[in-house]
Amino acid sequence: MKRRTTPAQTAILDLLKSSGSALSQDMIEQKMKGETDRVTIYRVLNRFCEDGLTHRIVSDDGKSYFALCHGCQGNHHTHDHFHFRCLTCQKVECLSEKVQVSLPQGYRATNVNAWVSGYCAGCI
Amino acid sequence: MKRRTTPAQTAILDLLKSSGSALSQDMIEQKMKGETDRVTIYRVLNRFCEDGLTHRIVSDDGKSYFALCHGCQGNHHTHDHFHFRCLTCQKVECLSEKVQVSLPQGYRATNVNAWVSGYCAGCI
DNA sequence: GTTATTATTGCAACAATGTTGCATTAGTTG
DNA sequence: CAACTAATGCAACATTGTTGCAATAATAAC
Ligand SMILES: [Mn+2]
Ligand SMILES: [Mn+2]
Ligand SMILES: [Zn+2]
Ligand SMILES: [Zn+2]
Repeated sequence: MKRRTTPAQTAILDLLKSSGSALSQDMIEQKMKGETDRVTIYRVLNRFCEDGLTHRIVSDDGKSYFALCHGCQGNHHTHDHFHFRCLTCQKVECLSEKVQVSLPQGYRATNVNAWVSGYCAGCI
Repeated sequence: MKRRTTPAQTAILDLLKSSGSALSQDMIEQKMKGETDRVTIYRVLNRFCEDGLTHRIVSDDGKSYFALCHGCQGNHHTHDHFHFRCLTCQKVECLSEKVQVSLPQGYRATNVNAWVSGYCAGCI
C-alpha cells in the first residue's frame, strides 16, 4: 500500500506544521472550513500515526490530539513527554520534560499518556 | 440537596472499596449484572466526585475511571499522582508516585491526568 | 496521452461513552 | 402515615471515533 499525495493530506500536514501545536480532528475541520469530510481527517491523522509522522495523545477533554513527531529517529519513537492543554485558548503543546515514574516491582510499562491542564502564559 | 442512602449507591461504593482499584462505569455495570441502569451508575459516580468521595481519571482507552479518594483531607483534594492500567487484566491502580513537572515560564497548572499503561506483575 | 490499478475520499451507518429531560419511585422528616 | 423531594429508569440526545461501500483521483504502465 504505497501512499499517495492528496490535497487533504498536505493541507492537514501544513496545518500541523504551521500551528506548532497538537491539533484535534474538530480543530482541523474548523480550520479547513468543512472542505474536507471529517472521516477523511480521521483517516489521514491515523495514517500519519501509522507512518510515524505524528503521535496521538488522548486528552481528558475526551478528544485525541495529534502532534508532529519531533526528535524521533526512523523507527525509534519515544513520546514519553508531558502535554499541556490551555483551558482558555485550547492550545495543546508537547512539553520538553520527559515523564519519570517508577512502577511497582514486576510491572512493565509500554505507553505513557501524561497531561497537565491550566492556563498558558498568554491566557493567565 | 441532602443526599439519601440508596441500594445503588452503597453497592457501587462497596464495589470500589472491595476492588481496591479504580473502576469504570461498564466495569461496575458488569459486576452488578445489569441490576442498575447505566445512567444511574454515571450519576452516582459523578455525585461521589462532587462529594469528594472519589476522583475521576480519564484514560486513553476512552473511558473515565473512578477511584476512592485516599489521603484527601476535608475540602483539600490533591490527585496529582500517576495511574497504571494493565492491558491484560484491565485493572487500574492509583500509584503512590506524585507527578512532578515544571511548566514553561508563566504557565499555571490546575489539573493533572497522568497514565502509564502496560502489564502488571500478575500479567507479565 | 491513454489506460489500468488501487489508494483515497465522501457519505451513510454504526459503535461507544456520557449527558439531559421527565415521569416514577422511594428515602427522609415530621 | 403524609409530605417533600432526592434518586432512579427510560428514552432521547450529543460527541468522538470507526467501518462498509461506491465514486474519485493519484500513480504507474503502456
Ligand atoms: Mn514520534
Ligand atoms: Mn481526593
Ligand atoms: Zn492559552
Ligand atoms: Zn494485570
